[in-house]
Amino acid sequence: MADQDDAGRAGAEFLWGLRERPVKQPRLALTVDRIATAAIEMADAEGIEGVSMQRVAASLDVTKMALYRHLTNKAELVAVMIEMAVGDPPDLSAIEGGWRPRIEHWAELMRGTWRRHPWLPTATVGDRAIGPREIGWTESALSAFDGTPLLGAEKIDAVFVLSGHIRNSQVAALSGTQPWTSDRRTRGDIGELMRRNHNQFPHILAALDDARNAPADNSWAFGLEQILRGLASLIDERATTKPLRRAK
Amino acid sequence: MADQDDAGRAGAEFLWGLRERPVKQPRLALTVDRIATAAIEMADAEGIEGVSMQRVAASLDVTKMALYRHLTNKAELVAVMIEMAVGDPPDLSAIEGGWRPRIEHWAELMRGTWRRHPWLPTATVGDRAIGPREIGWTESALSAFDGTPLLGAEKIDAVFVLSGHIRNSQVAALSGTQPWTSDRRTRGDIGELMRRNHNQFPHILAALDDARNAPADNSWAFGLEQILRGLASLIDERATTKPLRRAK
DNA sequence: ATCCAAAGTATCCGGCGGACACAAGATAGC
DNA sequence: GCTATCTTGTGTCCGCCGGATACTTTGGAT
Repeated sequence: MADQDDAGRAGAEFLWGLRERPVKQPRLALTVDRIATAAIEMADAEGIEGVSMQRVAASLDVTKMALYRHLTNKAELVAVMIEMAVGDPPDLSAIEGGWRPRIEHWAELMRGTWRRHPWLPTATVGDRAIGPREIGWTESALSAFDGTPLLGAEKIDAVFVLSGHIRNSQVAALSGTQPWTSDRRTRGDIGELMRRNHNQFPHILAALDDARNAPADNSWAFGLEQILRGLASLIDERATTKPLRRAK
Repeated sequence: MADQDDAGRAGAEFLWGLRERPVKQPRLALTVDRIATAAIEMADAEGIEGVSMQRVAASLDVTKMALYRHLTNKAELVAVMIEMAVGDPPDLSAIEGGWRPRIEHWAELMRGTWRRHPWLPTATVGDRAIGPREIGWTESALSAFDGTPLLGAEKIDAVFVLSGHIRNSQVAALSGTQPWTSDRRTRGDIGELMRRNHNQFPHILAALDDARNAPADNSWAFGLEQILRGLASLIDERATTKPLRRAK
């Protein structure tokens, strides 16, 4: 940072043991990748709202305006973060057993990724640029339905509802939304308030009571199961000439 | 606003035609309701990110700090906005025909509300306070499953996946997420980019091609249908002693 | 008429995204 | 080897944000 005006002084200080190593440690170059990596690390740890240009820059020992040499604005940083965080989409072609194991595998992988980066649901709302890897996940999911009798639009809609369930499970996990399905602390608070007005919420309280001994948080698996059941029913209906008794 | 120290002067100015009407137009009192109503109007028109304390205050002809006499902070304003925007939950008890028409009715009402206030998905992420009317919508949905053999936890999870689909449809509608399902403009842009790398996205392009003559945006109805099919299948399975051939 | 609590205002703060002008270091041409 | 240019990072400034604090105004109750 300063190595010219104190060139002479630096030598003296070094000789007299005032400094152990020459100042000029290489200082790796600033790149979009390094910036985004630092920002992702910050977002993973503190949430996306804690990520500001200033703080990212500081974590890289650089002024905030230096970032603008590599990114045109903050939206672009977020877009790059997303693209980097979602990672490369999986190849499902090796998975045997038809569409269901394939899409289940895909869903678990995607859920894992989103859980590793809990800020993704927040960052992916609103109008924004979408990168090729993100699209690649959709491509990957569509491939799971190869060989099914679903129409193109139906495959897309199926992937949509599945992605939505993943996003939504993550939204619920990091928030007070649907708190009774997530953590005990919040559940206690809201539960208390509901119990105080118990006559207003009889069904919720009855359901919670009934659920007391159920597995802690099954909403992810339950929702996934129902969506896949629905798809299975549609696919079967399409596949057989004489349709199954249609689900009422 | 000022009517004591310039009482005499005011009369003179009025007599001499310097002021057309007495200053003291009633100036309706500031209330939480008026504030939230103004903020909702702004959010509906410009999105939640356009809502700032300053702008809300200005639209009420008041300084921003006046709002803090009625609300402790912005999060509270947003919470009140949400509670007001979602409105009173519906009473489904009059709907005949079992759980399915009831929950379908509920879903359409909820979707309508969320469409009228497109900022709701954005405002309802993250840890936050939840009000009684919002909970009331869950209560209402749960009542739709009265008489079904679902367990309490399952009813809650069913409502969760349905709410999620509503939220997610709205997220998609206002954004570039899953753009091929929403508006033509974005679809054109992304479509162009995908076509340029057509070998990377064969399934998407094939599906879009196949979907060219399909109804414009069916993702809401399709997802809802699959979820309900899944639930129907589970309910039937529970209801009959000899289980149906289980969906593969 | 006076006092007082409630409601609204004025001013200030740190942090935000970002525009713009500038400085220093690398690099290329001669 | 010297100089001009181009790249990369810096310093300063702006308007807007949410919010703390101290103030003035105002409408009633006494």
